[in-house]
Amino acid sequence: MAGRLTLIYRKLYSRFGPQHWWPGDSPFEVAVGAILTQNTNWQNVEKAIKNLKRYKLLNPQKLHKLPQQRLAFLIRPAGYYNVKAKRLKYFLDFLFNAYGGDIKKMSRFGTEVLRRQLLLVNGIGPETADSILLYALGKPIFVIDAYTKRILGRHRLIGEGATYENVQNLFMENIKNDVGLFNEYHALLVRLGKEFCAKKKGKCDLCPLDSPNS
DNA sequence: GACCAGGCACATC
DNA sequence: GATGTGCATGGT
Repeated sequence: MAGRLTLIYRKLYSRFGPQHWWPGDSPFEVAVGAILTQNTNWQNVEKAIKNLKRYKLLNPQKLHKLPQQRLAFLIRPAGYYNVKAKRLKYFLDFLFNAYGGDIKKMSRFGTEVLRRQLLLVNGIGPETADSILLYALGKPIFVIDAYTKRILGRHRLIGEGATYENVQNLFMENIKNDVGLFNEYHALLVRLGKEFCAKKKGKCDLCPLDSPNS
């Protein structure tokens, strides 16, 4: 499996090149984006983030103080805006209660501790927690998303009932434990998924992973 | 107009 | 523990 996953990474990297993830100017922006992008197209998230930036609200202090209703209105383009405004508020409460509103202070703690804490926040599930850990805090954890499961499923690398943790372990036990690799690999899987693996199609359309080499 | 998008919580059985 | 449902905008 190790060789298979490494080969897939090489194919993706040579096909698409570096993806420069996560798009965002600060760890806090990355964390906010991680919540906003839940089941949502990134283009819509960008509109929501742009709204927050327009009013210079994209920092922990301002967002913490901002009324939830107003926050919901500003993030409207990202969809599920009432739910997400609530979730952002829960995350901010956590950030201030545990770390004084300073996301850099989180980095001092270990991956497992932080992951457990994040999963206790209402609105933060495994993918959002891991996205924050990897892309905002630079912690070595592999992010699993719908694309990743779909791609691995179609290539028969995982079974139907594979859980989030199953898939995550598959990667983390079989490829080098490296933040840069985890970052790029997941970004490349999303890139592949967006371009070639629509949800309804039975298999990837002209999937580059099926090509004989390179 | 239907389908989809970088999930998650909660209700119900 | 598995399965179903609500949440919502904007692009194709």
